[in-house]
This record gives sequence, C-alpha cells and structure tokens, in this order.
Amino acid sequence: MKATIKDVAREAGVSIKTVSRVLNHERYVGKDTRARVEATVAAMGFRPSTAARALAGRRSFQIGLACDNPSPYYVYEMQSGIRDRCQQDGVRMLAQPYDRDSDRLLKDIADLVDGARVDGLILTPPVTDFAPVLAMLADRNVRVVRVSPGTSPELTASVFIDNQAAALAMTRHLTGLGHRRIGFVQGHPSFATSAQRFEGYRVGLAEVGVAIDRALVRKGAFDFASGAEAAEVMLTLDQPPTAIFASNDDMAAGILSIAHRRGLNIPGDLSVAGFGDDALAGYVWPPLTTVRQPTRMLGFVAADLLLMPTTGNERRELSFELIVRASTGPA
Amino acid sequence: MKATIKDVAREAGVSIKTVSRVLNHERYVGKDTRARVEATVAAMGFRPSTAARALAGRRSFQIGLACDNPSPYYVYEMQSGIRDRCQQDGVRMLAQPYDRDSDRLLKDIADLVDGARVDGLILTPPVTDFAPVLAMLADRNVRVVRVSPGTSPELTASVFIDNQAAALAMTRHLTGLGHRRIGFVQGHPSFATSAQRFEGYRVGLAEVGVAIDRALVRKGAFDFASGAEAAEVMLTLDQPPTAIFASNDDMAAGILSIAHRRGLNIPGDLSVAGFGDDALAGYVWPPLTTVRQPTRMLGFVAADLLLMPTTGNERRELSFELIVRASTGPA
DNA sequence: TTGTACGCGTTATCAA
DNA sequence: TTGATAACGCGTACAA
Repeated sequence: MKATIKDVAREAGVSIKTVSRVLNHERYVGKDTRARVEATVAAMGFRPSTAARALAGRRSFQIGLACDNPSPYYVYEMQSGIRDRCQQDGVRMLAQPYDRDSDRLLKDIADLVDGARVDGLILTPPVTDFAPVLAMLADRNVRVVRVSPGTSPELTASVFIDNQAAALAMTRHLTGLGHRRIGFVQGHPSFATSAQRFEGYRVGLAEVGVAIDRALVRKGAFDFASGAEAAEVMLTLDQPPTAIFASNDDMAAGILSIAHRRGLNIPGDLSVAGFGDDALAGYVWPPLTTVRQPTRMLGFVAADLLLMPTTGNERRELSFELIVRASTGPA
Repeated sequence: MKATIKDVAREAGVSIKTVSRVLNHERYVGKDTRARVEATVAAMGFRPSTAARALAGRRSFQIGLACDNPSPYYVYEMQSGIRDRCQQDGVRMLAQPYDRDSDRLLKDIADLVDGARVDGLILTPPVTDFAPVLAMLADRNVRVVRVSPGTSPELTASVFIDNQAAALAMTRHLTGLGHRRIGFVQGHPSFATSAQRFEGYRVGLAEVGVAIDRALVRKGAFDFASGAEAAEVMLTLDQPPTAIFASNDDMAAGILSIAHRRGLNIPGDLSVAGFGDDALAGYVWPPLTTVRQPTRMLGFVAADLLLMPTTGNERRELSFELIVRASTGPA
C-alpha cells in the first residue's frame, strides 16, 4: 500500500541505509547517488513513518506545546508562530491544551514526553512555574523552552517581554495625561505575569507620588467576565477612577462593555487601557489603547530555541509596543 | 531510563503479552492478574510508546484535525471540543493548521496520514470540499469526518448545522421587525457555508417580496477588516440599509466599528446581526444579535463519529440558536 | 487463560 | 562512500 524505505531503495538501486542517509541529510553520500534517491523519493511520494523514526532513532521530529490560556487569540497566535518555525525544519507541533486546575495536568504532559517522545517541549504560563512539572521534565532530561516564565529563569531556555516595564510604560502614559485615579484589573493569580504587570502599575503611580488605593485594584482572571465584574464595582464607587488599566485586552473589553452600559463617554469620562497581542483591541469601540505583546513572535522564537542546536539555556527578550488609540486626560 | 512493557512484565511476574492485554482492555485476563498488572503499571508510571504501538499495531491512537479558519475563536472551540472527546478514549489529537491558499495543502495533509499514521481525520471548511484532498484520502482509505461539508455529503461521515435555515431565521427576524433594506456581507467564497447563508438571506427577503439589491450585498472574507470595508461602502449609499446581516461575527464587529465611527446610533439607526459561536458577540457594543453555531459541540460530535466503531457514513445535524440582543425596527 | 516468536519501518553500529 | 544486520517497543498470530 504505502511505500516504505525498502521500496525506494530497490527502485533507486541502492541500500536502505543510503536512502536513510539522504532523508536525514547525512554526509558521505555521492552527489549523483543523492540526486537519484531524491528523485525516486519524490516520484513515489514517499513519506517516512514518524512512528518508525521515533522508535529507531533518537529523534521523533515532533515537539510539544503545553498551552492553557483563557484567551483564544493567545493560543491561536502562539500555535501559529510555533508552527511557522517548525515547518522550516519539517517538524510536527503537537499542541497539548491543558487544564491548569486539573489533577491530570502532570499526567497529560508526561504523556506527551513518554508517549509521543517529543524532541522538546514549549511551556506557556502558568505551567511554566509549576514546580512538579518542571521537576518531572528535568528528571526525563527533556529540552524545554518556557514562554514568559516567572521563576528560576536559569532552569530552562526562555522567551519573554519585560512585563513590568510594559505595564510601567502604560501607567506613565496615563499619568502623563493627567490621570491620578487609575483603576487596575489584575490578571489570573496563577500567572506570574500578573504580578509583574501589577508591579509596573505600582511603580508608575509611585513615580507621580500616588499610593495604591485598594478600592481601585480588583482581581481578575484574564477573561471578559472578570473585567466586566471589576468595572461594575469600580464605576459605582463614590469617586470612580478616570482611567482603568486591565492586565489583558479581554478584560479591557469587559470594562468597555460595562462603561457603555452605564452611558459613559469613552474616553471622555473614562480611558480604558489593555495589554495583549492587539488582535482583539480593534474589535471593540473605541479601539483600545494597549500594550502590544508579540505573541506570534514569542512562539516563533520559542520554537527556534528548541530546534536550534544550541547548548545553554538561552534567554531571549522581545520588545513590546505601546499603542495609543483612545485615551485622553481626565475630564 | 523510561520503563518498557518488558520491565512491567518482569515486575508483575507475567509475560509481555499479558501486560499488553491489560493495556488494551482485551478479554481473557484473570481478574487478579489484571489487578496486579494495573497496579504495577501505575506504580511504575508506565506509559506505552505511541510510536511502537503505531508501528506494531493497526492503530496509532492519534487522530488528525485539519483546520484553517480566519476566526481564532472557531479554531479554539473546535480544538477544545475534539480534545474533550479524545480524552475519553486516551487518543491524541494532532491539530494541523493548514493554509488554504498554499500549494502545500495536499502535502501537509498527506503527511498527517502517511507520516503520523492517524486513525482518522477531521476536516473543517474549506478543505472539506477540495476534491484533490478528498480523493487522496479516499485513495488511502482513511476514516474521515467532515464538519459542515458543502458537497457530496455521502462521501464521508459529517456533522453540520443547517446554515441556510439559520440565515433564513435571522432574515425573518429582521424583516419581522420591519426592515426591508437589509445589507448582507458574504463569507469567504471558498467556504460552502457562505453560499448557504446567502441563500437563506435571499429566501428570507423573497418571503416578504423583496428582491436582492446588489448594492446591499458585499463580498467578505470572514474577518474583521472585510466587514469594516463592506460597511464603509454600504453606509455611504444614498439609501443606506437599516440593518446589516454579516455572515459571521468577526465581520459584524467590523461593521459595528465603522457604524460607531460614523456616529450612528445602534440599533436605532442601524441593526447589526452576525453568525458565529457567540464567543465574540458579547465583546462588542452593543452585544450582537447573532445566530449561535455550537462550534465546540460540532468538534465533539465529529470526534465521536471518528472514534465510535460505526460502519456507514453517518450524518449528524446539530441545532442552531437565534440570540436576539440589540436589534430594533427601522427608524 | 497465558506465553512464544515474529514483524512493523526506520536508525545505529560496524564492517567493507 | 556504501551496505548488512541488529536493535527500538509493541501488537499479532498461533501455540500451549
């Protein structure tokens, strides 16, 4: 039915091993031999079996992506970036969505490593900072690249942006417009980035001599609903904020929704700022002022670190971008 | 390093084959033997190698998902539904995003079948209706389930909603409110669902004696930008529409954005309707009146059809839901 | 109900 | 620069 390496070898008049050499771009293959084999492979439409390669060799030509983010856009962009890089090397990406609250988390990821024998693994928050998982992976000696890790950066290779600096830049933008009562909606507490962004907010306020007002800081979960909920509370205060900075765009959208419902003029009555890959920011009205995180590029670079024959645990920092769309000073 | 079936067998004091029997839930295993083996497997944290199973057996315990949709939400929900079903059977989902305009499309999908030896394949539009791909799959005798296929429904198993009926229901809702000048933004022309939805719109208008006005029908591509573009044109007509029905929610969001920019009162001056999984519809303001397509469930059922030991090419129709949020009659 | 021997398609080892 | 042959870890057929 499906052709095997054996068939190709017979057809090309060479040994099995020679075909294997050509397939794996090994050295020591005669120039014309290589050409002939490549032609035969193409003509027969031969595709090596991933299973057999994984079993016999030390590579499976597969990498894993353990990802669980409340935002579909994040997942989509991350997968796209990784896939783009994988395609260059003919490697398959195994996207393993996990549930961060599940007791099967460790098992799911172990399956990817033991079952699929992936050549490497990309982790996105919050599992980037789950000690049991990291220990399990270290124990199995798997190559790991973490995206936006919160702890022990020396443990694995990683890619990230400076979340605190980004949040600081946004806060400065708002204080620069004259805002002093700036609400903040925190990210999901499991994510290390949540704390980093909050810290940027805190520092930004401190720079203009404003202390944190607990009434203006609400817990969130990186989703639309928690943003809306936070806005409900903050906008009914005796002294409501003149601007709200949400830790991601989904929550910012939730804030906008509530603000509209209450008949507020945006950004006249309230400036709203977000943080994300900007995919969503243009959908809402008015378009969000936001910190753009290059999610797709984070994925691409993560895959690059995994596929490159590097040695150490490289760290790559990418830059963010402050996109100002609709924000004004307080009335 | 990693434990094999051999280690488990030795540890449990049985043969390799017996362990294999337990792992595959075969009959003819002594009750206590089974218990002992299961305990050993758990104790050793043993996980069978997907590669070896795929190579030796006739199953790989992997299914493929070929998916390329302009909407991240669609992809996310589809993947989630399929994964939920796969988890029940301990099967891995290999998500293969493809580029519908790429000449590598056929190759990418062939890789999934020949390379990964998937037990089955789920196709989402538009590749559901690409004859060369379907022919290649038929040639390889792979189990295929198509989501929302547009042609030859008897060719494979399939899951779908009645797109035409859904679009008709929405159009009736709008005409019922008194609208007669209803704009329509078509979906991407590669998708069969685009034509089906347009047909529902056409019939709905015909029912109230209104013929298609070409000025009120614009081409779209299922993304935000094309919705915005269509709105730009329609809203500058001498006689602009009093309502616009977009073939999906992303385009409806684009319409809203333009309407806001032009200072239109929604839904007073313009009612906007969409079509989608409703994930996005609540983000925008005002929340969209939309046809809710159960994307996640479509994926779940597709995986179910693939994993069930059925024989024929079953067809399962799911129901849609009309969600009315902000739409009123014309001014 | 259990065990033995073989083969799946590829890479690794070592010899030619 | 090439080729023969032994693994890789599991399922299958058949024997016990």
